[in-house]
Amino acid sequence: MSKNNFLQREFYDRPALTVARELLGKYLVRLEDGQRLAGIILETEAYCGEEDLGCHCRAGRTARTQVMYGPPGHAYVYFTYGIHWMLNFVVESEGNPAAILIRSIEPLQGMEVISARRGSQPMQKWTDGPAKICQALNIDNRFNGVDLCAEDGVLIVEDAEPVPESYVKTGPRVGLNSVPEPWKSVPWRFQISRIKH
DNA sequence: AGCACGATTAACT
DNA sequence: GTTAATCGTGCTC
Repeated sequence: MSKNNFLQREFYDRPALTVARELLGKYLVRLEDGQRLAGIILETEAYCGEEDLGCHCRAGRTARTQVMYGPPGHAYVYFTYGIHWMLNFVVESEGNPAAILIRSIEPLQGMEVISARRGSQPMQKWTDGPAKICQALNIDNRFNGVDLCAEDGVLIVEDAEPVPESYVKTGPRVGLNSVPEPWKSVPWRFQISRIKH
């Protein structure tokens, strides 16, 4: 897990569903004041372009969505419900807006810091939701547009062994209550199930 | 300038 | 299962 095997721009410059699937099992790493906070990515969701009525890009290019129209391998961080931040990765080629929401990680490093921020909850619930990840890793609007592929980046994803297909579960994306079909139900959510087959 | 609502969470009953 | 918390964003007037 050294800094020379973190995912490069080519990884993100691919179809959103491919990237969402392959991000499973990789290490999300947040460098905060020289301290490493890291966890295994367990769950992702793909949001794919202006045609996807579940994606913020359905509104076209706006102040909020412009980072998704930029080059891949950057963070898209937005605010919702008046309280919560959400971490996404911009994917696909420039001008082709799409993003991957990071929904759940299993914390590995920086447990003291994460505990200080999430310790009021049982450990299992420290980073098992998109807003919880941002709370645990201290991610907010300052990270919108941050380059995930910079040499001295503060937010990177490190490579890891591919997760076998039999460990991966797919399903509809969460929370799209007023989104019309088929977008509401397309199986663009990916997660590592802990059950072997 | 005003308004309705959301890619959620935690604390309720 | 239900609901309050809380404000940026995009849309309408």
